[in-house]
Amino acid sequence: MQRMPRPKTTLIDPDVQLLQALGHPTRLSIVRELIGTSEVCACDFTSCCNVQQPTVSHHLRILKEAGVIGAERRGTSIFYYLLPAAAERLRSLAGELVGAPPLIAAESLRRPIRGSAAGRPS
Amino acid sequence: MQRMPRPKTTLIDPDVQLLQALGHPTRLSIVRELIGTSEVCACDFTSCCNVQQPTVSHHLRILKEAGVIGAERRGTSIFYYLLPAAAERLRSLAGELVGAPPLIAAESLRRPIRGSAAGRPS
DNA sequence: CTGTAATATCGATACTTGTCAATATTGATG
DNA sequence: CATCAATATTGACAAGTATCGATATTACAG
Repeated sequence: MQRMPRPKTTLIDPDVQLLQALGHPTRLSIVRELIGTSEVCACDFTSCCNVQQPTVSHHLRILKEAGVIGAERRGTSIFYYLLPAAAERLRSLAGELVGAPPLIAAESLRRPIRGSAAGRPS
Repeated sequence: MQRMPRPKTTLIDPDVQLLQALGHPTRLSIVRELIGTSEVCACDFTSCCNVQQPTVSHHLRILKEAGVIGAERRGTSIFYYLLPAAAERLRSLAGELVGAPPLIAAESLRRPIRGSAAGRPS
C-alpha cells in the first residue's frame, strides 16, 4: 500500500520553538555559557561544546531564530548575548502550567477525584 | 572515506529532557489540555490532537518519563494529570536564565557593553 | 587588490523522532 | 474462560535533526 505523505506541520508555535531551541544539550550549554556574562564571542563555543565550528554556527542560528539570543558583529567576530525576553517567556510558560489551582482545589475537595479509595501522591 | 559512527549522546540531562518533552506541538497540546483540570482520560487526547491512539500513547509516555505528568489507572481507563514539580522545574530554569542581574547590572551601567569599541576577550 | 581570520552556508550522511497499522496487554464483566 | 473496551507495545517507514568537510561570505589590514 502506498503511504500518503504527511501534511507537514510547519512549526509556527513560538512556544514550541522556544522549548525546542532550549531542548538540546549543545544549545543548552551555549545558553548556560551566556548566563551571567554580557556577551560571548562565537569562537568560544567551539571549545566548550565539543563540536565543530559549522555545528556551533547552526545551533546559534536556531537559538537566534527562537528569540533566545541576539548577536552583534564587531570586526570579524560576532558576539552573542542572552535576550531577557527569553527568560520572561519561559517563566510565563511555567506560570501557565500552574493554571488556576486555588479555585479548582476548593471544588475538588467535595469529592475525591483521583482514587476513590486509594490515594495518589500529591 | 569511511565515516566513523558518532559516539552516541544518550540523553541524560533532566533539563534537556523536560524541555524536549514540552517542545513538541502535540505534547504541548496535551499538557495544555491538562491545565486547570484535575485529570483527563487518555482517550480524550485522541480527538483534541488529531493523531491516532498509539501516537497519543507514545507522547504520554514521553511526558511521563520527563516528569511532566502522572498517571492513575481506574478500571480500563488511565487518567493523566499534571505534576506540579514540572512547572517548578520550568520556573527554576527561567530563573537560571536571568542569572544574577542586579549586581552585574550596576557594574554594566558604568560603560555601554555592546556598543563601544573593544577588542575581543581572551 | 590580495591575503587572512571569523563566521555562515552547502551538501552529504548518520542518527533521532513521529506516525500509524497490527498486535499484545490489562482490567472488567458475564 | 470468552469477550469487550482501553491502553500499550511492536515494527516499519517517513520526516526531521545533528554533524562535519568543503566552500562561500564578510570584514579588515596591508
